[in-house]
Amino acid sequence: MNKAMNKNMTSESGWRGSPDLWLDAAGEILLESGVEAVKIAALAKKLKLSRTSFYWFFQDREELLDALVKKWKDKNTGNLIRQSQAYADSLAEATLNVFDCWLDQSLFDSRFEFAMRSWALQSKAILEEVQLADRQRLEALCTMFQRYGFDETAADVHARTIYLVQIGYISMQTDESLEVRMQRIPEYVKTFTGEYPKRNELERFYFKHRYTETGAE
Amino acid sequence: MNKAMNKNMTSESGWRGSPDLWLDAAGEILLESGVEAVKIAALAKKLKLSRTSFYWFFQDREELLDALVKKWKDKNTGNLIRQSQAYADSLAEATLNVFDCWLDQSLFDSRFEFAMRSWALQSKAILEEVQLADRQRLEALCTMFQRYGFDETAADVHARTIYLVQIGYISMQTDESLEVRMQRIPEYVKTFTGEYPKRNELERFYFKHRYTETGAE
DNA sequence: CATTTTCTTGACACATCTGTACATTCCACC
DNA sequence: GGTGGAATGTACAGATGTGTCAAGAAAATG
Repeated sequence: MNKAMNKNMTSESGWRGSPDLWLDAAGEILLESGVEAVKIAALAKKLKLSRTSFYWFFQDREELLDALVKKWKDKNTGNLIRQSQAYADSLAEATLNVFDCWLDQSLFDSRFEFAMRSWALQSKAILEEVQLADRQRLEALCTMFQRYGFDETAADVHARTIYLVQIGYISMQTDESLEVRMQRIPEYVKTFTGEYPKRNELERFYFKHRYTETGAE
Repeated sequence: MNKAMNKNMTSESGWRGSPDLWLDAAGEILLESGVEAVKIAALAKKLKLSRTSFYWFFQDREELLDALVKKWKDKNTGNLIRQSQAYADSLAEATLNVFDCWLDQSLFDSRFEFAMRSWALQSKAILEEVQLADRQRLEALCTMFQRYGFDETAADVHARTIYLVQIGYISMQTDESLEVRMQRIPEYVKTFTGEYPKRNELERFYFKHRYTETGAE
């Protein structure tokens, strides 16, 4: 009965609470500690609100979790596919476009990604969502390689390598500095595509991610 | 007070229950559904024993979980390091030795691995265990590449690639046929090491994993 | 076969989380 | 400044989980 509402209420609209407030809090907890930790009491504490207040905005916990899944799909899968289709002069540049995702939190959230995969262990429905996402992303990457002359099987192996290494990184939950990651970039591009990025491509990439080379020329 | 015991009791010793019985059941549930699902009631149901009977063998749930972690360390990290040190005539063969882990459940349990990584999201202590394992394994792989003439940085990148692709696969929870996986093997060896495996090396590998080529010669 | 040791069980105490009912407060508007 | 609905809070009911206890059953032992 209290479902429909003008959802123009962000954090600071009419009053204290709002659906987005709860959703954001839920997101944070999910990333930090997994689905099981997304408990309404915990969110309330975080927001300094009463626990039951939650139920004004959401039917139940389920509805909140659904919203979380949608958020993940829109962001991670959406942007990864978009980046794989971005304009590029060369395969190396196309690969760097994909790498944007791994370096820009606003394009692809690694922790969110990992949290979803962990969640998939507990829920068949989520597992299916994740596997669907994997298929869609791999297909987009495969298409990208094919655009640069790879035959289907070669494109498939290369798509897998580039994607799996990243998923592996995510799964390792390493927290490396921009410095360290940037230094490995050219080598990875070479490994994944067979060619090193050109100087100007690399510089464009560095600039985009606000990285300035320190050591060697 | 009832702690010390002659641990010569396997599944079928004197009576119905035993530490290993509970531990194995816990393992299964962990792989299927994650730590949160490792509930004593669930195990009891699986074993058709009373829930409280558990407490005769284990102090509490904590002690059971600790045993689970030990099991994982011994198996996965232990064998991976062992395989990276196994005898090999060439880098390609050494790489195939490592691949043994990915194909032989008794050497390396992928689902266990994934379950641990998911668990790490919820527990700082487990996260540290997993990251320690990652360091140890990467170091072993790095040493392997160095044994075949790679300098330190090159060895590091190659070790990472071989390891991360596998962790990525695990994280994707794909369930591919032996057929499909075997067909990709030579290509992956080439990608990871720069050289294709020799014919005899490949055949030794195929035989070891009970795979007989079907299609091409 | 009686006793001891090993294991099993049901009843209980206690904690935590979810969701509902209902009273209350806060703001917008007239 | 009173009224109504949006938002919050308190109290409660129910489900589920952990762990303790003491009574008892099943092997092992002499």
